[in-house]
Amino acid sequence: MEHRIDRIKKHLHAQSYKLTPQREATVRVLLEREEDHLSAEDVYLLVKEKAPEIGLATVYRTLELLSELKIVDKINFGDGVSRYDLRKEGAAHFHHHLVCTECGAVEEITDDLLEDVEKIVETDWNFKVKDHRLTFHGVCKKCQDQELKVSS
Amino acid sequence: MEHRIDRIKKHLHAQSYKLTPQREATVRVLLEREEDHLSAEDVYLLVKEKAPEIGLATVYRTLELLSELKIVDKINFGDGVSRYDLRKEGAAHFHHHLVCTECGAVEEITDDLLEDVEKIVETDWNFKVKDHRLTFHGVCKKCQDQELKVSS
DNA sequence: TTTAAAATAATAATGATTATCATTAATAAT
DNA sequence: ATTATTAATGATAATCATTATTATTTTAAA
Repeated sequence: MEHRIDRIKKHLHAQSYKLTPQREATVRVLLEREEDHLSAEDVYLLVKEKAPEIGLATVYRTLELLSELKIVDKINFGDGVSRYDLRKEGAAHFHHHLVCTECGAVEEITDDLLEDVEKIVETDWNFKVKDHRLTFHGVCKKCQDQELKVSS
Repeated sequence: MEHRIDRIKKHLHAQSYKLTPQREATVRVLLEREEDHLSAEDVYLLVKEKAPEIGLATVYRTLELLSELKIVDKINFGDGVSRYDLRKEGAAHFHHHLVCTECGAVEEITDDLLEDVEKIVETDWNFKVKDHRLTFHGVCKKCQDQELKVSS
């Protein structure tokens, strides 16, 4: 945890940004709640518990900054709110999501499933891929079982 | 064009919805401007040219309806606006996008690049895939050439 | 025709995000 | 150390996309 924060600090410094207390508090919340797909408001409320004087605008600014530096990924599940996930350390790319259309549950896939596809895009479309986002919509295991139960 | 509208009409009727003049005007705009990634506001202004009495809320409702029936795809490029694309007729899935981070251009890929990946998701994650969205962020051909010119 | 349901236009309300601005903290220059 | 400069912040107002409301109109059914 502390090491991770140190590295993020360096990452910020390299771009001549500082790791202010507010920013650090925000990063800590993201670290504690990894993969929780927190909205800016969620983050704000959690940071407020530790540092009550922080403002919502600062949280937005911090998330935007971290997003530009690719420390967090800004995701959109189409519910009108942006959500923020700490990017796995060393991960070159965004992780993928499985969104269940029945119960709304979101699963993560960190495996790189797109290596081959990316190659195709680079060669066939002359497009230099920097990042990608992949989301599957469908029915999760739990809801599939539910359906079976209901219909039997 | 007319045939397509007929089929959409039937599609609506099958779900006991009507193809009202407002809805038809909206569909026509989407047909004329296929692949243009229009926002609700864009669609509204274009429909207004043909049918000036239409209200913005109706456009939103229509787009939402068409989206539920999978006649249009609701996309989000992270710029705070939802965009609407007519789904290619017979296309079982969403088409993919290449978004250039330099110039903002959006290219379309209609090929199904994810057949193999979907199989993996279905078997390894027990997730019944219904749809997917895949977007690549990177640098398009044009901007790559630009960079070469600048650096030389 | 009468009645009920669906759809609409106009507009108010909402809610997420961004902009503004006065204040404070950090850093650099003297 | 003191001052000047810049960056960052908190509070809050403004913006803007979207949704809800409501009175009215259209459509379909009885």
